[in-house]
Amino acid sequence: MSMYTASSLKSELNDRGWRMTPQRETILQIFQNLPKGEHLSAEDLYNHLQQMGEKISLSTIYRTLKLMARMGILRELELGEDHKHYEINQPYPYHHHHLICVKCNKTIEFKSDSVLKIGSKTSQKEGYHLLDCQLTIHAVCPACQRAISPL
Amino acid sequence: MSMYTASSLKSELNDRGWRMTPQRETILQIFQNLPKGEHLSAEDLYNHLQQMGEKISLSTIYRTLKLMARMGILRELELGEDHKHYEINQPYPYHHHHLICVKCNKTIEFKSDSVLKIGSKTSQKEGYHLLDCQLTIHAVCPACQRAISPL
DNA sequence: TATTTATTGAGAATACTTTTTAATAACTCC
DNA sequence: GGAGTTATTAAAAAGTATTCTCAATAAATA
Ligand SMILES: [Mn+2]
Ligand SMILES: [Mn+2]
Ligand SMILES: [Zn+2]
Ligand SMILES: [Zn+2]
Repeated sequence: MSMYTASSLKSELNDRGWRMTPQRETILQIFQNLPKGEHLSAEDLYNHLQQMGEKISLSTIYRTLKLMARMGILRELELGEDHKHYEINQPYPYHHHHLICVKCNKTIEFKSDSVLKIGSKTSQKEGYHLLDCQLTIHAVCPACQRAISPL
Repeated sequence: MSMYTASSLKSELNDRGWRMTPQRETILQIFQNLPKGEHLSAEDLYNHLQQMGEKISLSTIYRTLKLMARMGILRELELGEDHKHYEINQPYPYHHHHLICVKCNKTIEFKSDSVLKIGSKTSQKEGYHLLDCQLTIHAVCPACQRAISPL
């Protein structure tokens, strides 16, 4: 749960016998510069890259997202849509959680030190090495409460 | 976040112009009787039903799982596999959270009153109607920390 | 620089989930 | 209780996100 740079990522990859590539560096940069509150799907990232003139294949994007999520660099989020979203996994005090409307998927971010503490305490107690902890609140937003619901 | 019975489910469905069916009642019962710590995928549920001699189609299962999740009766869980898992959404003090190994998907359940409080406080503050809150901790279990990792 | 092999890109394949359709059956209102 | 309305079901087809395959490329290492 610390900050990554291109070179620290390279070190960690090389230590495990893996390789740093321009594709991985580019993807890391995009997430590092992503505005607060934005979350990218694989397809979003693909489009984002195309607009920048970068050509990275969808296969590579999927592979890289999964790799970085398992390394703890990215967080994999379920925001109620039919695909995963990703964002950079920031340490305290930028670490945050999500409140999601199950009907319209509107998402609000919020912080909580105590959740972070519970996460590290719990993983420590079980001997797990912590990568990320996310509190996801499923609820119905004010607008959807008023709407006559088709589901 | 309260306990459902077949008749309370029927009432809530009818209030919205929907219908109670034997399929929905059967599926509710299965989740109510599921052993602590067990989570079912759509396919798991389908097989479970077949063994009971019940014939409910996969489409109906998918529809019912989504319906009950949106109603707050079931929790939809991402346990690291390529499909969703479901369990009954129990109120305090049975409500719990999950610690997941990102490498082998081993899952441990744990309780936390304070997370529950944060969940209700946060949703209330934003005017959201709370359905469920889940703290998901992504980590590496002791066994996988020792293993030479292919990823 | 040469060697090794992890990684990439393109497309094919897979797997999960949703949609479509006609038939059925729950609910409502007499 | 019975008739009418329409939500729900089963089965199959379709859709879509994600993974896999494989030959070509290029990072790491010495
Ligand atoms: Mn976020
Ligand atoms: Mn559970
Ligand atoms: Zn909403
Ligand atoms: Zn593990």
